[in-house]
Amino acid sequence: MGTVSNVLNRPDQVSEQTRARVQAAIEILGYVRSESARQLRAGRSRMLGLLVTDTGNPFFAALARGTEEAADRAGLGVMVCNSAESPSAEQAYLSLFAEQRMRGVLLAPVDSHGAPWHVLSRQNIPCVVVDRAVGEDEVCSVAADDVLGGLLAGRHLLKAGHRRIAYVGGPEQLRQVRDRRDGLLRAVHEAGMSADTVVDVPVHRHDVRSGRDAGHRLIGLSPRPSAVFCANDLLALGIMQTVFDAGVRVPDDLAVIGYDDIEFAEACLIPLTSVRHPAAEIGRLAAELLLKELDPAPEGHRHESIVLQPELVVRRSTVPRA
Amino acid sequence: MGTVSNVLNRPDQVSEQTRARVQAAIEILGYVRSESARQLRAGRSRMLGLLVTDTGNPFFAALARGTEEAADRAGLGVMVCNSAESPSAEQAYLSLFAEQRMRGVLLAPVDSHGAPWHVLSRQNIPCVVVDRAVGEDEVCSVAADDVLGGLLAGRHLLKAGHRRIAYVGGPEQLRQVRDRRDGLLRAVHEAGMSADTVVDVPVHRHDVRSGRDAGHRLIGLSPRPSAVFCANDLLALGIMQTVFDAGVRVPDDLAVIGYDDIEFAEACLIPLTSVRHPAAEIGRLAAELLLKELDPAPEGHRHESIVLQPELVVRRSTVPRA
DNA sequence: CGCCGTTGATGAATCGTTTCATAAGTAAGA
DNA sequence: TCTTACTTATGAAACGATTCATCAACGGCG
Repeated sequence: MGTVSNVLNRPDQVSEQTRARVQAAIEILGYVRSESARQLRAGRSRMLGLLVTDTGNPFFAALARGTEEAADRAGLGVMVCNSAESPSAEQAYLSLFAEQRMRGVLLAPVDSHGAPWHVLSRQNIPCVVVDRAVGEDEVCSVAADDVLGGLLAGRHLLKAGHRRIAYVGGPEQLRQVRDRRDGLLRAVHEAGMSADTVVDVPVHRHDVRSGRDAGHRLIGLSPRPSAVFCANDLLALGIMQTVFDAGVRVPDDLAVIGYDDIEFAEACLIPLTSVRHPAAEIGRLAAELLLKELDPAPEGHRHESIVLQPELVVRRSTVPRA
Repeated sequence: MGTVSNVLNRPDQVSEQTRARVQAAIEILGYVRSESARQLRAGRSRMLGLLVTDTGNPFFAALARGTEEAADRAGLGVMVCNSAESPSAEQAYLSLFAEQRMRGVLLAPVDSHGAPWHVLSRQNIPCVVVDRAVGEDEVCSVAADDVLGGLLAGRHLLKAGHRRIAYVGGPEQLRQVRDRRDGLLRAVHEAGMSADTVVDVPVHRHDVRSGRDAGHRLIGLSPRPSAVFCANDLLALGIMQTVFDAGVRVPDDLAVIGYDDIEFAEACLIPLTSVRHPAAEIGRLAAELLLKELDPAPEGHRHESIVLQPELVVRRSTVPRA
């Protein structure tokens, strides 16, 4: 009935008496309006989709919080999904988002190949890429300068006198992983050293378990690097557990530096030097970019790429006691 | 068109030729079916709601993973929301779930008062309470035996000779917080000691920040307890950071024991003794209970309460070096 | 007394999918 | 050849909220 709809959505357009009568009926019947019917009528939902590669990573948890706050302010809900670094899961979730006619999507892509958001553009669902820089041609993005982050980490280690540095990071395709490594290499060149100062220790995933695995391989290297730079903090934590068990002292025998500066970096075995990556802010800015794209003109929108600056946070894991 | 629906949902009931024709049309038009229309027709969605008190807590992240796996196996999606320990946010999200006609809801209640799931029962949305024991009268639940957990922690500390033990935990209303404390008290009684062996250090939230705050108060106590039992690991991490900065040695000056055994307990400053709380299994079992309640008979379902056993994991934070 | 403007209530149409009853077409058996 | 059984395709109705055009009621004013 049209009047009920008015009571709920435009209470001022309806007389005091009718409103009271309708409200009473709603109470008695325990009526709860159906969001699917509203959505069907409206043609789009009141939700944003957020697809990250690892919900277990505190970095993404913080990013999600930033997104949720911004979305909440706009009266939108957020649905957080986990692609678990699997491209097929990523496609499945993006299709899900398309079927749900999400108002917009925030995506941390699994790899840098292709344009996984194409499923969304068919439905005119705007997409903002988070935590990965991409060109401005197709989508907006919010990321941090990963080359700079790698550079900061590299300079820090080189200044401390390290001459053989391991880099622990995931598959080459990930722009992020490449960029951090590139930053490290740039620092090496700055210092006038050769590129083989850097030893790669590849991993497939970016969690603590993979870190432990990498730790074992790292210990076996000969000559063993005196420092290790990890593509994220979880890897660093895993490495520290392993090398600690093997009797390798951090930072004396091995300096360790992580990336992201998650909450637990400060509390860990040896407080971890890390590159602070502003997670919540990335989430918040990305949501705001998305809202801006939604808001006024469907057309006449120019895609933006925001790049934030990372910051080195020095702790015990790279600084021997005086 | 009915035929299209058949092609998508019952491809075997339609001739090879028509199917190909329809599929081709779908490709060309870039058709994506509307989930809201499906839901409207079906009267219910294909989603489970999961409402936790802190998405930043790795314990709940693990619980969510368990839930997602089980739900995925049943072809259902999961929407994870964060009540942030706020009763009003909890009600808001439960109303949202009701409006979305969620297939079922998993709820970690903010406190033990009332029955927040009543909003759901009006819509016949089944609810399973996770990580909090409740009576079997109204809903199913999956929890761990928190009294036993507290007892294990208490025995461990008392056996090590501690005679003054701080308990750091949130508001009294939380059954969980009470139970863990009760377990501790039971251990104290077992040992033939008086109840004032236990000193309460109350906190409002269960995160690292509150832990740091509690740490400051703990240091100020006189006489200072020689051991502290925390209602969760995040509190313990916060406390360890604070007391470490203040020059208090763990475990020599202060033994610390946490609860949940999150991934980071093992990797932290001083590896943390904790009570293992099977997060992923709670999430999985709860989802399975929910699916069972959904499956066959809307009526004739008897609510179940599953209680899992916690397990003490001893690490350095309570064991001085030999 | 009649006309007009305003305010508030009503009901039909719509969104896109599924379901169900019916129709059309085909093959087999009497 | 006609009926029967069976397969496959078609079209209408329904889900529930919203929107919009229409309508009724009422007060003011000429």
